Amino acid sequence: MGITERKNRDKQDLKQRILDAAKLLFTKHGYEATSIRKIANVIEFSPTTIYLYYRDKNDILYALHQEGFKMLGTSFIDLGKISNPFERFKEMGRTYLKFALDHSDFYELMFIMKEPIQWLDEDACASDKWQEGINAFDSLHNTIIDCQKEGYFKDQDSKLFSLFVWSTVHGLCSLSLHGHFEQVVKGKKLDIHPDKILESAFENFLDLIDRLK
Amino acid sequence: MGITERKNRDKQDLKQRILDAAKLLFTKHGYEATSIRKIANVIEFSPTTIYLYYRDKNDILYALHQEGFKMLGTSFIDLGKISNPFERFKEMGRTYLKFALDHSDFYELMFIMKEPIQWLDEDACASDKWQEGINAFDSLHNTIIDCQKEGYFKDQDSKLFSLFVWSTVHGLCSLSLHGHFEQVVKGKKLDIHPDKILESAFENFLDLIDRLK
DNA sequence: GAATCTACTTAACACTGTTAATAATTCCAA
DNA sequence: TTGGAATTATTAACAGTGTTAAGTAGATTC
Repeated sequence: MGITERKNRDKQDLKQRILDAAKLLFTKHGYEATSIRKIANVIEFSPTTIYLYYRDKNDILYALHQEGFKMLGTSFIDLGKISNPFERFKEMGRTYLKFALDHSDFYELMFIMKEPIQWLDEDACASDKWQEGINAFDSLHNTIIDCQKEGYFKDQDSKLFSLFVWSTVHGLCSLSLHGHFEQVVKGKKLDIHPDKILESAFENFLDLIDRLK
Repeated sequence: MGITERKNRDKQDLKQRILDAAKLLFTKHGYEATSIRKIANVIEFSPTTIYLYYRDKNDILYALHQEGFKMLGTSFIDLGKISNPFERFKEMGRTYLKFALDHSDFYELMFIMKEPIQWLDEDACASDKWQEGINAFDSLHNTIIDCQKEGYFKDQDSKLFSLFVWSTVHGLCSLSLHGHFEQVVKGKKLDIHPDKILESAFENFLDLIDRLK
């Protein structure tokens, strides 16, 4: 009964501690291990206490999903150093890819799963609930506009082109993470190591885009 | 107590009836409504009976996922009539898109969700468990090879190019189905109706690919 | 000191997938 | 025809899930 022991410790920042516990379970044991009761167990509180700080399980998942966007955002910071816009564009793609592979659970939460943002639709003021996602998209969009200033894909509508690039890279990540590439390539005698398919397909995509200059 | 009434009816093809019930619930009320107990309720059998015909819930989902590939396969049949390979290629994409929109729950099961094929990895002879998916990919791959014979994207590796095309179209479908396009486009004053974003982005993609001739 | 308010807990509801044990039925050989 | 085995379906239960209602200590305020 760790409850009495816990009471001797500080009781502040409980909302943050709940989120930390959720993040711990989530990163360590994946989505299915992250239940309200298990989170409660980690922070040594009753499960119902969590409902005093988060309205839903979805609310927690949404907070985690924001954490994910923070992580992606920080890994985007260094891209500002790259002055050549097309080089920045390419490196942005590689960064996105690396994030998806390194933090696949978060990627799942942010871009693949339906859960954490489906109830936002019901919400009246849900327009800015995916603001982090929109910001990430803007980073891409702005980079593409910069590329166009230097003559790249200049006959393209920048927004539709951004959607296209995002779709391709997301499709690559999503299909790869769920093992579909492995399945498809198996027995096809593709002379690429299974782990390198994603990378090869992406670099092939960059080559292809390069030709649109 | 419908059990005694049911006993007077034929008891054959129970495995199929389970699948039909699952399909009914799945198409009518979505994924979360498709529980073992609800399926059992529909066919008027005890929940545990289902385990005599399917080892898992995943096993049922996998069967449903195969049904989905059957549906996709039949909607691909008419494509054979199109002799021009590049026209066939484009129409194949539109068919894929339409399938994703018209049967979004099935699309989810076949290409987005992790569930129905994750345990296949553990299986020793899991190599051909996603055969339907591989077949679909082959249709694309063959069409692309035909296109190359006519001079389209001839400097491309056909397999990597197929992966690229699939990724793009899947990315478009996946992001669109989960409402991410809507989110991103909202407030960006894109002069396209929200429902038409997917279509526009796809046609834009086709135009772009056309230029690789 | 009594009332109120806050933070938290216990108990419970209605589900979920799944398994063990049991009953009913069918089949097949002696 | 009868008895045992095998098949088929059932009930009961386990361990888990998200979530809510009701109750209880402890601090705060009047």
